[in-house]
Amino acid sequence: MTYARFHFRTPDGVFTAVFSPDGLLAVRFPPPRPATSKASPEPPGPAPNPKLRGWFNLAAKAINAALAGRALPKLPPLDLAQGTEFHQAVWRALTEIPTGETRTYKQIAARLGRPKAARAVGQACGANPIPLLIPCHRVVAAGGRLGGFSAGLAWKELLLEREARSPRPGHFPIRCSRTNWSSAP
DNA sequence: CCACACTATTTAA
DNA sequence: TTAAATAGTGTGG
Repeated sequence: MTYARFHFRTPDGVFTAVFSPDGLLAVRFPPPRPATSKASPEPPGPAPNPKLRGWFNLAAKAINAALAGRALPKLPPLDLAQGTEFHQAVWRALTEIPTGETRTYKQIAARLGRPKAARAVGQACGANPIPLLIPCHRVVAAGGRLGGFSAGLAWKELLLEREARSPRPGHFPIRCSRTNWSSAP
């Protein structure tokens, strides 16, 4: 199995996308610290083939849109094989939440025909390997509480706020630029 | 298998 | 604010 990592520089920090041969495997949020200093420079990986280049571009646009609070454009194929059947069912349900809207953990559970599995839904959200693009930040707790977020609640609040105020055709020009390739996961 | 101990929950007391 | 209920998953025997 060969992986490719793709780093996106944004005003919100450096995001990383990890690809398997089957598609997008994971999205990582910027490290808590502003990624200072002397981490060993990434060993450059093999030049990406056209298929990977296409995936990279799709991921870049999607991350760009997500950070702007806009609806997501076409995504690259997602490699969800690491998740259980239940997890994948939850993740698929999350992709059906429209931009700017939210659902509760319980609502997602009900959608899956398991009205009492709210807590398990939360667990599946926490296991979501592709936050931001699989919009687990749109899942909140009942009673208007925020719930949790694997990358930190500040991100969840930020994303929800941007989506909520995202003007119709509104633009929020955030640029992503390719910074580097590598071959390790 | 079985038993527990975890959860980004929810509801009732 | 606390406690109990509840489902899925990982771990240890």
